[in-house]
Amino acid sequence: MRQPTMRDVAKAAGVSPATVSRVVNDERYIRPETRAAVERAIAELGFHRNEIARTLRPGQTTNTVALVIEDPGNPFWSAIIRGAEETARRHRHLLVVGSTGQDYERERDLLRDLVRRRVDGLLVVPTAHDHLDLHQELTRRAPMVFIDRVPPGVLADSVVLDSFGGARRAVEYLVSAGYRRIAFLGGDPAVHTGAARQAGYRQALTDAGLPCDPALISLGNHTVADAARSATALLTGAAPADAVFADNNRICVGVLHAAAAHGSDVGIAGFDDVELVDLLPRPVALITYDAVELGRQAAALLFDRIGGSTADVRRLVLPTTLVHRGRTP
Amino acid sequence: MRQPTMRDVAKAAGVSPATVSRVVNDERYIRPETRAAVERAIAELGFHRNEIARTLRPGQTTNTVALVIEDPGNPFWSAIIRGAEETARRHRHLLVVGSTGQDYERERDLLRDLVRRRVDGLLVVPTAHDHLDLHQELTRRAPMVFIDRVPPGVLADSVVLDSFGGARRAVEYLVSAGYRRIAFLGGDPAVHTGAARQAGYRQALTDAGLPCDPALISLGNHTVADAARSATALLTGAAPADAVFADNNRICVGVLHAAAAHGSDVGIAGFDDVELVDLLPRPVALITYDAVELGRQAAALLFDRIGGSTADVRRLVLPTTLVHRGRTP
DNA sequence: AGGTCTTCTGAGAACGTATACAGAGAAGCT
DNA sequence: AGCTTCTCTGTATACGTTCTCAGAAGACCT
Repeated sequence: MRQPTMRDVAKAAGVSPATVSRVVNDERYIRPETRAAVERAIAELGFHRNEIARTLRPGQTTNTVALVIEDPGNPFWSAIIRGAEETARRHRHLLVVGSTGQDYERERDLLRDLVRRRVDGLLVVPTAHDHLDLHQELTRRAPMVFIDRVPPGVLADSVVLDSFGGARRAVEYLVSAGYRRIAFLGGDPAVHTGAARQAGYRQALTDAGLPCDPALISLGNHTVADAARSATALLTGAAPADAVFADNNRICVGVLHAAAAHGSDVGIAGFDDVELVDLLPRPVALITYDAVELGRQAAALLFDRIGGSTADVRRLVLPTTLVHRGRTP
Repeated sequence: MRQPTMRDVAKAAGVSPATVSRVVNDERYIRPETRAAVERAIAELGFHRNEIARTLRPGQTTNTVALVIEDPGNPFWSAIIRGAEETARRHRHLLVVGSTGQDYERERDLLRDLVRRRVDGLLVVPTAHDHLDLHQELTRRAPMVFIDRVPPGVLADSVVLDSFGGARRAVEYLVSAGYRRIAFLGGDPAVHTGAARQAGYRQALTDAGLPCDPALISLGNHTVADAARSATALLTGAAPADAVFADNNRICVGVLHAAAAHGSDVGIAGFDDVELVDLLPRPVALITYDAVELGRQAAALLFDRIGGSTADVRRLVLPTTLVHRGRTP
């Protein structure tokens, strides 16, 4: 099952390997008959040039960039895949996608593997950890751009959302709508965006002169089911919440399920857009943004570095918008 | 910005490149002090073995598989990415993701590029075209498994959904619920699944003794907006439809929007699951299945071939389930 | 006729790694 | 002492490609 090489083609066409290379690369100075003979041999053997071997030559690149995310199945991350893939394609690069599942060891092994495979650059959604040296060491070997979260102390470009501002605005809205006991449903507390959104939540409450009741804060909700359970608990306790702010799209869906079962008039706001929320028979406030653009921008920064840019470290913050989805029943 | 090589490490440690290779590969017969010296040099230089060069050695593989899909942003395809990536990771392979955007030229260029890069195998959602030789020629170079659609005449494994049966069951349900003028909203008519689902739709109508009114069939709806427009037209014409079967998740969302604006009691069924449909204030029948499993199964077949299996061509058909989502208001 | 320029092709050396082979030293045996 | 075996390391080559160099043959000039 060995693949034919230029040597094989050369033998079949009765020329030297160098001539085959010249034909494949469409160089000048080749006799038309020679070219025809080589092309015939290529077609007959089904030859495809080995790009691996080609990459080995000095100064060559792999024309590959990698995207390391948490879970390619979640619509938030898949939108980023789409933006990154689109931009990579426009730069004639392929995209490798790897997932971390929020596990540091997986992230570390994946990044090392990608560097060893000599990808031209890395788009990384870092997991929550305190290994300060991992990214710092690897970014010496390949340019790296962080998406959505920025590990502290690493000198690399990044594109993030305005988590603090978005969360603050959402909670401000809930306050203005008359809600007073607003709960915060979050995911992994070690993830930076979660912390920033919680800070925005607190800021809005403080600004409104409302207390921050720790009993109204639930963290560690990783799945839709987790969030639904936590939301049910918050809405049915002794001192129940009258509104909920959801940290992300998974949690928001869980909250919506819980609220539908619960039935009462609970205020709901959430970070991330969620499809079909606009057709639900209840109002929902969402903090939205262009997730595909997030992937595009990150890839654009990366290709700028791959192209040799030595500009100062850039930190893009994409704006968010508060939208009112859903209908009053 | 040249990366350090084994030669550099060897020079720094005062040994030969062969010894460095032996340390990196953790072979026997190395003096502890030699090993320590080499490892120190590796750490100092930040050396990472070049896997590209390693792959060049005879008998080596790239440990990479590719997934070629239509659009990584659509939840259907992103679920497949997830299943494929998961399986690839379990086999210690990386996953390259490329998109075709339903364009034959892009598919062709992408597949050729991937073969040239010597991926170990290809998971392909083929675009609709009649170039019978493309896949046939490339699968000689790398094992290929088709997902969701099977190009006619190609000898390769495939995993598809029971499109005919699923569509038939959905329409049978609409008939049993009392609907008589059931529309079919489809996407690209050249895509095989669309044809199969339309066939299932027709079969159900015929079995029920209902006519197949061509005016109730709308094709070429590629986006949510397309589908919403077409659905509105079908529901508000002179001889309006009283129910709609949606070919896929994008179209179903469009239909739901149109129906919400329209307001009346229109029956809705669709292929693919859609998140939050269960919370909508109207009943919706959906043909569901495990999309992640689709990606997993396809990857499993591929790795079986990569492992050397020469079994007959396999054609897996994943079952679908009719579920009743949404609530009667 | 002699020179330069252009066109065409082949030989051979890299790129970074793995490995077959060889050889050296030490240890263990008779 | 002489032999084998084990441990450790270096030399050299190959993987498939590109590219430099060199050379041959013809065209075009003076």
